[in-house]
Amino acid sequence: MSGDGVKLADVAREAGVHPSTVSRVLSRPELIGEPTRVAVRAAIDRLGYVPNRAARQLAGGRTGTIGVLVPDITNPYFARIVRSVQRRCGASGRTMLLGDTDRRHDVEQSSARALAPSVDGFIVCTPIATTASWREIAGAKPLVFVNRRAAGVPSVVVDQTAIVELAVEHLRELGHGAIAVVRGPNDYWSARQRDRVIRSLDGVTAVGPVHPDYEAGVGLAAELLDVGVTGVVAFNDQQALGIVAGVRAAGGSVPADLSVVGSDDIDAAAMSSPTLTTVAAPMQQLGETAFAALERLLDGRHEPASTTLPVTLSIRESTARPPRPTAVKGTPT
Amino acid sequence: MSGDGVKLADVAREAGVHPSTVSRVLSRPELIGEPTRVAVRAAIDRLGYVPNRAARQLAGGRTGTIGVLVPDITNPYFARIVRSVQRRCGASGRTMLLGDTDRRHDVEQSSARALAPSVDGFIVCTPIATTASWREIAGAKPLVFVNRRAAGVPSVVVDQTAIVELAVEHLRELGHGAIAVVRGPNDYWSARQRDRVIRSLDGVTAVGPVHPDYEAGVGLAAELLDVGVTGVVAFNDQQALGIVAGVRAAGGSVPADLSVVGSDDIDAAAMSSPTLTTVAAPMQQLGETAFAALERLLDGRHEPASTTLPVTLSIRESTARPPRPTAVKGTPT
DNA sequence: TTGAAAGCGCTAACAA
DNA sequence: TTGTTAGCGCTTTCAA
Repeated sequence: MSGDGVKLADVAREAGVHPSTVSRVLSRPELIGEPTRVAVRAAIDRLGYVPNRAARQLAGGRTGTIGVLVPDITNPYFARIVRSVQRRCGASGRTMLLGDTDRRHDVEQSSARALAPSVDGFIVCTPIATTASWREIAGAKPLVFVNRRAAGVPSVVVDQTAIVELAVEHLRELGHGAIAVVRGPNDYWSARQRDRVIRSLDGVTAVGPVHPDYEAGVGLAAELLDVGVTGVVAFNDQQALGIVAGVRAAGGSVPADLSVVGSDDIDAAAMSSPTLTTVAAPMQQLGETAFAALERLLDGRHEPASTTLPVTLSIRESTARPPRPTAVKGTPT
Repeated sequence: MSGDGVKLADVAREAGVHPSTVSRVLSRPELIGEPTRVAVRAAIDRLGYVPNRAARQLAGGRTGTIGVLVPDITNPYFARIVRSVQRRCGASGRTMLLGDTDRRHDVEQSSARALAPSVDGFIVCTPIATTASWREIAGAKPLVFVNRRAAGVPSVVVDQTAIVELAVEHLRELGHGAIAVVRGPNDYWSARQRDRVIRSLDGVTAVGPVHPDYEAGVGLAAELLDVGVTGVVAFNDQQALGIVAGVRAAGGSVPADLSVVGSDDIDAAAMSSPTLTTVAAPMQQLGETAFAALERLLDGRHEPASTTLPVTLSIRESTARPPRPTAVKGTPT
């Protein structure tokens, strides 16, 4: 009933067995005889017993908790990842400890260090590519990177190449010849990946690096209009939304004067006006895959696998045919 | 240096003192002599010692952790609150345990129960007003409600009366006569508060209850246009954004045909087009105040205070003068 | 001001 | 299949 002060010993007494039997019913039920197991479970329910994590951790070495590090939980991208990890945790009886580093990349490592003794492993979502001492930071704890690769560390990333290619291809199919792709901050792993793709594409202008947020997007609009491109691929949706607003502020219109493609597909992309064409990243899957990888690591199955998740183009209103057939800078359509 | 396997006993040995002395340097430094304290601190730094939470909790009874329950971390409103709580936790050396109930209000209580043994207290952010067994749920743990009042439980809420009044007043000043206010779900504490205000206002049409999300807002637009109101106060920003989209889908325009006022001021409000006039809720302050209240409770200063936080009107583009002087309510335009 | 000793609630060998 | 016996790393009386 009451449920709180109830401890394992109380359950044992209630069920008329030894405490260790109760413990086993909880952790290795297959070792316990049917009748005992049932009796113990009944006692647990009757008393509303909830195991004490601290005691469990101290005795067993495992915390039953995983740490998730994000730069900013108010960023919908990370919120979605966190939510999916949390769901998985709930389903597997684990607890999630959230470490929001408040965009201060310099505290990421100390934050991880502080969390380390309380978790079995980490899922690290941080765009910055300083892999340096991460291994050491996490202590000897298993670690999975999200959206960032590093030698010897399992990771789950979104296919950055496909993001750029899908977006550019979409614009080309609409007839755009003068296309700009916005580069992200130099220290982002994802930005570096995209840079490589951008360079490999003909007739595409790289602009930036520009910070991946709304304000930066607004500021970028004028330049884009000046440069004379008719289509642009933003680094993410927030930035894309900013570009749209900036174009409007400059007296232009999207997609009439400029087609804009975002990246990620956050909720706001479908809620904006015009709705935003964007390359959707599988954020939920990102979290789930990272969780699965970490769990595998925790189970001792050491396979530092790296997964790349595919993206899909979500065509909405922010892209259309260019105003008039554009002479391409270089190659005409 | 290494930092992880290091335990209190190691520090004691390094410093040449008894383990309990080290413990005291950490928890009640004022009881320890200057030189010893300095020596112990040095040893701690040298070894990179980080206390083991589990052991600390088991021995001391306190977890150093607070639980924060939210319905959905991807909702920017809650994300902002969580972030501010997390910041405070970091500043005071505590850890935050996030419980995302995934909008399943029926699991809130079991979720709290599961978390209870791992936390010193709770901050509960959940709009639903079933206060019933919450006290019992949290065990004997201190508890602070956010945006919901209940007898005997400290709470921090946003001034719901002011939200409606500010919004309606703003529309009136613009010259609107036919104003609708959207009601929220019946089981939301905030919705009930607003209902009281709505009833107290003359010439205001209550519509709904309507779910506070984008889709519901979209669906509401047609009805609003039919009813012939020229201004509407949505239950929150997501819903307001939906109304704007719905009006547009119906061939109308905001604010030309309908002025829309949101509530909360989430990021998307400033990023939409038109930008959204909204009554801004102090989400960060909400988190900080709740944290402060909980901390007071944890320190034994039992003062079940309830705080009401003020709101401010943020005027943007989604509101304007009505198309033409409107005859009030009942009379179509 | 510091040391000694007794647990906190649980898990995990090891027996039986 | 179940009981016994030690601790896990720390805090906290109680002494000194």
